[in-house]
Amino acid sequence: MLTVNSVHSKVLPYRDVKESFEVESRDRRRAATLAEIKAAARRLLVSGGSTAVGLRAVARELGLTPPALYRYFPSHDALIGALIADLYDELTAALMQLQTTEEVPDLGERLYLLANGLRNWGLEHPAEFALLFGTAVPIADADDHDETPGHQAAMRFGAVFKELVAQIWHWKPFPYPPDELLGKELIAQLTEESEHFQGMPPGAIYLSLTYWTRLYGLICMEVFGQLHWVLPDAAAYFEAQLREIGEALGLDCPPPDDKT
Amino acid sequence: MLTVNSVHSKVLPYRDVKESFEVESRDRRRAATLAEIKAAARRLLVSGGSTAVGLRAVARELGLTPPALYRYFPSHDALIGALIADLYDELTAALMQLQTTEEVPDLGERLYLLANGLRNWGLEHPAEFALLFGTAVPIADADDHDETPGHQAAMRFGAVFKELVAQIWHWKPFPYPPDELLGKELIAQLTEESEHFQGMPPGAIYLSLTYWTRLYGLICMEVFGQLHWVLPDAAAYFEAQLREIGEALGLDCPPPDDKT
DNA sequence: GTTAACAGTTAACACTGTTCACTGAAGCTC
DNA sequence: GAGCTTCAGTGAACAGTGTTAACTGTTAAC
Repeated sequence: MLTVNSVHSKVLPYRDVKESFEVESRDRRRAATLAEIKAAARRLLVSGGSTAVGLRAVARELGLTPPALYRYFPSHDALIGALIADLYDELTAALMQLQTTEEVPDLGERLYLLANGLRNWGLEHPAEFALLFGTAVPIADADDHDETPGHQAAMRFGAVFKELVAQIWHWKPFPYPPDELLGKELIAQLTEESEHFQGMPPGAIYLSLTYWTRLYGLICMEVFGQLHWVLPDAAAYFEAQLREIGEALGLDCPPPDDKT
Repeated sequence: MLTVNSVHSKVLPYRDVKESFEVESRDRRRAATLAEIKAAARRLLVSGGSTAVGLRAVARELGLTPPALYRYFPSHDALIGALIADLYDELTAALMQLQTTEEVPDLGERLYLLANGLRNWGLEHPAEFALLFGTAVPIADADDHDETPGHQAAMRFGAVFKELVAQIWHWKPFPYPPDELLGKELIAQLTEESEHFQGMPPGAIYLSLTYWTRLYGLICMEVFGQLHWVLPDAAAYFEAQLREIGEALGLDCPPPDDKT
């Protein structure tokens, strides 16, 4: 792989030619190969789907023998676990950057950017998207809290939407359905979550949840091709849906472009 | 496996003890083992998830050697393909039976039963549900139309909802959003699908699609546990959502039970 | 300068899907 | 009923997988 990274080479009273070039501290070298491993794993993921990113395949990709990878990951599962965490963080960073680079003070427009950002990321990286959001393991080990790095990264990702919606609420409280329409049972459950939603009332949390649920389902169906049989290009449908759920949050959404 | 099925044993002038018992025509025996294979496959699916249903594991389950299964399926993929098709058909049958057994003339109530039926099936059979609806292969072989039995069974399944919604429309046409709200682009696409939706106008198709999209996303999220972190029990939320999208279709939904 | 830690290799194990040559019995035809 | 064909099923093998153990050197530390 020959990654001669002489940037951090310390200035030594040179002894021979070889050392003067590639002097890298051990843990720096370790971090480098660790990154290479994950890069190779991702390369395999995008080219051949999640099944293609195997331990041996990754090792082959960087000219190593399979057991060598066990110096970096305790198992194959741990490797893709780390890959998942990385992808979540990348997605989260991309979405947060989307909010800051384009200086839009209007929070509604920000949510619009966020939703479209997630959709675009999914469409541009279907293999990665499938790894993150496809079949989120219906394993029934509810006792040990999912404290895997992947799960934590997923929570950080979810927080992006959650916080923006809470901001919108505190900025311009939107009307929400009356309690008797949701039912006591649901109201009780949502009230319990109020502290995690920055003190929003249950009805408002319900609408936030609806936004997320619809957005999520919509994007999953489009990326996974389950919308294909009726809509070859779901862009316009997505736009309409986004407008619909945006208006439910009291955001004034612009009418369709019709740029045909 | 010793499945001595003497039901169909023809009455013969018996020759010896053995023959008088298990006389089964060859293709009848073949059909029997084929069913046993799929039964074993399903058993493995529910107990260990989709990864557990391997060729060798299935063979082991019924005391056969792995190559024997190749007399019944050309490959491992074909086996789970057949399993998928069977599960789709089972789900479809269960939903259709749900509509006929309970004699409900009201079409809106039928849709309610259907939606709840799908949800319950998913919650009761999470492994099967994951196999059918989780990560629907983002493979990009768009040229060869998916004519696999699994895909065809999926279409039959989808038709159940599609036809009922069309029935509802022709029974009591519901108000739909005006064209300028959806945009020319989307209207054009939906108009194209009108013939597949029994002549419904694009706006009505849009609402039908919205119903399906929301229902699908909702159930997937709940079954796959992605709703767990905010709602331990999503039943009340599902009920509220169902009421919401039911009203969008002009159906008068009953208020929440509040049976606490 | 000796010792310990560590990256990496080789060999092997148990497992997977798949193929090929083969056996034995069931079914069909003359 | 004899002879031939069909076909379910076996045994052995191949290429592939994740994983472990014992073993090399090289690198860092006391």
